[in-house]
Amino acid sequence: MADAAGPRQDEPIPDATVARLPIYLRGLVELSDDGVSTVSSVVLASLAGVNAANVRKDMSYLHAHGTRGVGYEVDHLIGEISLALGGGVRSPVVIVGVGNLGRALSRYDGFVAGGFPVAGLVDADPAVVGRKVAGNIVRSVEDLADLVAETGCTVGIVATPAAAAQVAVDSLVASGVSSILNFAPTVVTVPDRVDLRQVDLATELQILGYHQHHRAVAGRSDRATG
Amino acid sequence: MADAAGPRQDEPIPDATVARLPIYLRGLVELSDDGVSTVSSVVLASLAGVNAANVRKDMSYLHAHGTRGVGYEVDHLIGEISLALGGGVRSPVVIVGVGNLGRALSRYDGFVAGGFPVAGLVDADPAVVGRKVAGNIVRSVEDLADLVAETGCTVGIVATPAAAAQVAVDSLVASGVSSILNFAPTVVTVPDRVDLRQVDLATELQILGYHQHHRAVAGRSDRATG
DNA sequence: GATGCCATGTGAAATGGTGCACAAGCGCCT
DNA sequence: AGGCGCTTGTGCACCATTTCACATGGCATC
Repeated sequence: MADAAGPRQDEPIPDATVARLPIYLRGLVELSDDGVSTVSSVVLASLAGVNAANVRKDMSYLHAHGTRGVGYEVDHLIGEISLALGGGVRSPVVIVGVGNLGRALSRYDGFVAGGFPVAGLVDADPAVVGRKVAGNIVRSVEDLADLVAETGCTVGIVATPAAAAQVAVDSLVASGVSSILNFAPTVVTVPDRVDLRQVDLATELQILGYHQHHRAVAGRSDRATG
Repeated sequence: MADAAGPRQDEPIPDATVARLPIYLRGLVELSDDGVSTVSSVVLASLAGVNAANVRKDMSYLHAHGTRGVGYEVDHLIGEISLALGGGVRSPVVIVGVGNLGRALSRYDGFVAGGFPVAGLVDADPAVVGRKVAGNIVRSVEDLADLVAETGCTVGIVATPAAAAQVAVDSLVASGVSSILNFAPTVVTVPDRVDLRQVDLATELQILGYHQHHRAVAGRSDRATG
């Protein structure tokens, strides 16, 4: 009986798998909306752009078993993945930094749809504090701890300039937030108990730039040697 | 003498290394601004948040040798990394989709600073076409090929809703763009010759959600078993 | 000029992830 | 009831990446 509820989530799921779960989930929800009730690993793989064996292995980590000869039950998979990805709990987020990016993020539908409603916005600039953005009044960064406490936020999004990012992160950590998504183009540090992910827009372009440049150089070299 | 210019870029740099180069570059530029002329792998590693041996191996892929007992020359490293990341060539980008996110991206300083000036914006919505956003007149998505040809864009950014993303990507590919950064929350496909990177904001939060949930479950289980 | 210190550069082991290939199992059709 | 075709679940080998550990070699000091 302790068995029934307990050991499901105990074994950790590999990071690479976790990163794919939201992709699977999107594809599955789409299938469900289309009235599809069953899906094979091959189909789900093509929807997610990965290998079919990879899908099967990922599902085995979730203990989301399918039926041999048939496939996986779509709704069941949706349930299992949702459960793994936070148990369907809606985690409100607070956005620090209401510049261009912060405003865009506060209006981004995908957050709400994904179970992460924006509970509040804060900024350090007094000129911005008090203004209403996407239905939220911007509050002072000094109210951050209060805001987090009031709304029960556990996730913080940092959309400040690079120079302010570490301070923003520290404030979030001090306020009790345990997960942080950092959009500022700088390396920030957090205590071990806090989970940090970095999204770096300029970096992504630079990586693309490398491949472009490298293709060009390789092409030239091909012509030279071939 | 053919040796001097040629074979530097021939051996491919591992993807994991390429992904770190922009991070190193940021740290190095900061050091250079502070008047620091020499840096050890240990210091650079702490700036980038990685292991020092990793830094040294990464630099060896670039043939950016340091001096034993001393470290690496900051300006030299900046030059080598910039060279690897596209040779200092400025690649203008075109943004498809001028919604909340597209507008924010078009105003994002980091792109210009990183050598990726926004050369144009396009949208499918006639209500948006013709409006001026961040100094650019929004043009129709039908003009995309012309715009790419005029400006010599090689990079496209997709900031459309999910439903329009594949069409946007196809248009970019048809227009001759060879690198695409997709912000739409959906899996898109491109020909092999085109390089695609996916940035998925909601997915990032869901990954954070997994870890948060998992920590909570592990904590409960700790109390139960310990 | 020799010696000691220090940081690089790299071989090799450990780690983590991917994909193949195949056995096992389920349902359908005869 | 039996056989067949389809799909899951997984052992295994391969590959990329990380990390350790140490030999190598330059610089400064004496």
